[in-house]
Amino acid sequence: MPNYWLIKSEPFKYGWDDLIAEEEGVWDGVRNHLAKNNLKAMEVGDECFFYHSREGLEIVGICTVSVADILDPTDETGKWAAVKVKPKRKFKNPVSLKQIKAEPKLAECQLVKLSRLSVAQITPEDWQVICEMAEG
DNA sequence: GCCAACGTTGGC
DNA sequence: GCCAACGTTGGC
Repeated sequence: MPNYWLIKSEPFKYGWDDLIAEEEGVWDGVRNHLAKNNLKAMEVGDECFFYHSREGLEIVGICTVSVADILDPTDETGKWAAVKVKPKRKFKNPVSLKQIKAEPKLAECQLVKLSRLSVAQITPEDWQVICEMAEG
């Protein structure tokens, strides 16, 4: 069973459409230790919600980890990690932060609790709930 | 554009 | 090792 994650990106910097255009994107730029730990725990085949932060504020689709635990190419110190992801599918109905906050089942998830964390863990239960909101 | 939350840095 | 000051992120 794959692990589930949520990765944030600012759409004006690197959005879902950019990932589609590239077919495989390097997800880098993490400078937070908890986020880095999450990144390093990712394995090939894990699934990630792709969330648009600052603008949009919604989960727009699902991507799959294609390469795990590489060095962040934007980091000169070599201390930070990155992964490569491939788009899997776009949600029919993107799930907004508002909807997530309005759903009691999701009140404890890292996305809500730790709003500044750019790589969050998602439990299988929460994954299911969000998928149903997007596609159910 | 503002501000709250959080992480990091540096003086002591 | 504590904590105030500062910088950054991200929701509003």
